[in-house]
Amino acid sequence: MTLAPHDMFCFSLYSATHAMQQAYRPLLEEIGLTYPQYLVMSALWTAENPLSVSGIGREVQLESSTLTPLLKRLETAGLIVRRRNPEDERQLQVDLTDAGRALQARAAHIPACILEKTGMDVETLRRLQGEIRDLTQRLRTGTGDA
Amino acid sequence: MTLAPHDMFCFSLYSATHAMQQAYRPLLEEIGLTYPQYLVMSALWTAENPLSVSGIGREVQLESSTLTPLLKRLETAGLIVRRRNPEDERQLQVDLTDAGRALQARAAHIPACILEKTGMDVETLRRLQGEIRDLTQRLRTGTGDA
DNA sequence: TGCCAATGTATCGCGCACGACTTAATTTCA
DNA sequence: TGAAATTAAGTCGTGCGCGATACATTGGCA
Repeated sequence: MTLAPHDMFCFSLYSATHAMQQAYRPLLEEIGLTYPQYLVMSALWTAENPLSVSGIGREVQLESSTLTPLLKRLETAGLIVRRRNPEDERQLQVDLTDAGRALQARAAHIPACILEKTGMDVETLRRLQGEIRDLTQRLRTGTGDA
Repeated sequence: MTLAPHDMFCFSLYSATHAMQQAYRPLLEEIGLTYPQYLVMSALWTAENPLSVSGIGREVQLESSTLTPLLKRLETAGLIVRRRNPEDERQLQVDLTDAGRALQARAAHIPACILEKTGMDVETLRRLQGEIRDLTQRLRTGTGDA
C-alpha cells in the first residue's frame, strides 16, 4: 500500500511540528533563541538544581551530540556557564548566568501568545497533548500489541 | 509564566515527531531512504504526472533550498531523473526511474508496520490526525480569534 | 594495586530545514 | 516591444538531530 504524504498520519504530525516552530519563530527571534535553545532554557529555568548535559537530555529528549554544540552557543551568548562538577569530574554542570535568568522574564509571555495563535481552548489542547503523549509512549516502548 | 518542556504542548508534538521518525528509521534503512526522502518518494509514487520541485514542495511542505540537495541525492541513488520542462525552462521535471518505481513495492509494507508499532486502531489515528491537521491550519492561517 | 566495565561528555560525518540571496526564464502591461 | 514584475530553482550560512566513535573519569573487584 502506498499513501500520498497528505494521507499519512506521520506527515500530519511532521507538518504540525513545523507549523508550531514557525509560530514560535517571531517570538523567539525577539529574545535571540532558536526553538531547541528555548526548550533547553525552559528546562534550566524550571529545574530545582543545576543540570548536567545528560539531565538536560532527559528533559528535552536530545542526545549529547546535539546538546554539546547547542550549549556552547548558549554559553557564547552569555546565557549559561559550563563547568565540571567537582563531585564527579565526568559531569558537566550547566548553570544560568544573570543574563540567562533575566531572559526568563522576557520569555514569560510566549506561552500565552502561542495559545492565542492556536485559537483553541486549554482543555482541548490538554486532551490532545495527552493523546499525543500516549502515542509517543507506544512508539517508544514498541508495544505493537494491537 | 514559565513551563517546563514536558508541560508544553509544543514539546509533546516535537517529541512525538522524533519518536515517529525513530519508528520509521529501521524500516527505511532497509530500502536506503531517510524520512524526508521517503515523503518525497511517496509524493512521486502517488502523483498522476511528473512533479516539479515546487510541486513536490507543495506536497511535502518543504522549500526548494531543502529539496534541491535532497533531490540530487535521490538522483545520485538512481531513483529519479531531473530534467528541464521544455514547456517552461524555469521548471525542473522530476521523473521516477525504473529503480525508483521498483522501490515502491519494497516500501509497500511500511504503513502497516508503523500502524502496528502505534498499537492503535485506524479510527483513533484518523480522528487524531484530523485534530492535528486542524491545529496546523489554525497555526498557519494565524486565526488567533479564540 | 592494578585492571576493567560503566558512565558522561565531546567529536565527526551526514542529512535535513530554513531565511536570505542570486540567477534565469516567463509573463505582464505600459 | 521592451522594461518591470513574477515565478522557479539553486546557493550559502547557520543550526539542529542522530548514529558511531573516542576519550576521560569513576567505581568496583580481583
